Amino acid sequence: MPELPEVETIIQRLKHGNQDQPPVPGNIIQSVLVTWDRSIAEPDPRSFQRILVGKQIMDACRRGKYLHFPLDRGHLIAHLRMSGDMRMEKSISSDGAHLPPAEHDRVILNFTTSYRMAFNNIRKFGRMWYVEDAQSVFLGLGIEPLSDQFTAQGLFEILHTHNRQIKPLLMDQKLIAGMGNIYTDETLFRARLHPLRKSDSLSLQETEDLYHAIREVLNEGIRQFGASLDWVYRGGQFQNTFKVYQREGESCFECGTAVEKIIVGQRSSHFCPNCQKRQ
DNA sequence: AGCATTACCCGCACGC
DNA sequence: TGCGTGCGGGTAATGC
Repeated sequence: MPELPEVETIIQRLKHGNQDQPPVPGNIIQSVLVTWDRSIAEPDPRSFQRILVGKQIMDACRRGKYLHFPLDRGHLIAHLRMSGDMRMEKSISSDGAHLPPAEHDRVILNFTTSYRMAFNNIRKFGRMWYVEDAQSVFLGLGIEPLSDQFTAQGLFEILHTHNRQIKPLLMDQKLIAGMGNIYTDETLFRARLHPLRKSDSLSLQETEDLYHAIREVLNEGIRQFGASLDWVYRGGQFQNTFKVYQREGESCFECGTAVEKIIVGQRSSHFCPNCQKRQ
């Protein structure tokens, strides 16, 4: 479940907890289980396991699509890539038995309490880091699109310092951090922009429309707790709000034209050919 | 030369 | 049963 709104949903749940689970911050790591070595990006898996023992998790934050856990020393960082979840859960059953990892759990942090945090990653593309300096992982990441620092003027700068197809540009994490395939398609529909429009061809007015579309779509995604698709269900509802994504051949809600699907930058792209003219 | 774009890769589950 | 597809991103090759 991996674009900005989904990661934000996961982080909020981990940070604040709920009726079923306590917050993650405050917990101290007692032991670490790694069931798929390549899930550990840095350092090597054995060092990762050893170094984390005794570390206390101080907070749970998001940066782009990364989950960021500042520790009392150093930082634990995770990226889910194409699938997965981070769960806080009981590690011991009511009869005192230690619970085995769930299917596709790649890394498990056992806390000194009876809880654990599990990095679940079906497709094994996700990665975790332990680093002294979080910037070593986040270096080069683009601006947070929901931050006050992100402005329409700033977006205009980004668009006009490149001559690229608008869709891959919006998904470039080095420029804007957090947009993925779904939210970009939905954003471009709201802004009435064709995914192949060249970035530096956008007028100031089009840029402002795009700016507001980005913020509205991401905020709506967060409000709906993300989107749930196929077997990667997470309880989000944004999929019910899709205007174009996965609606190929269906009628545009605005004009009735059939939604089209094309490949842009190796990714499927859905748009209304009438509402989003290439010009 | 320096961008932008395309190709390929990485595990797995699912639908047709 | 087999094949195409995919809420991502890194690297390498190719194109302009």
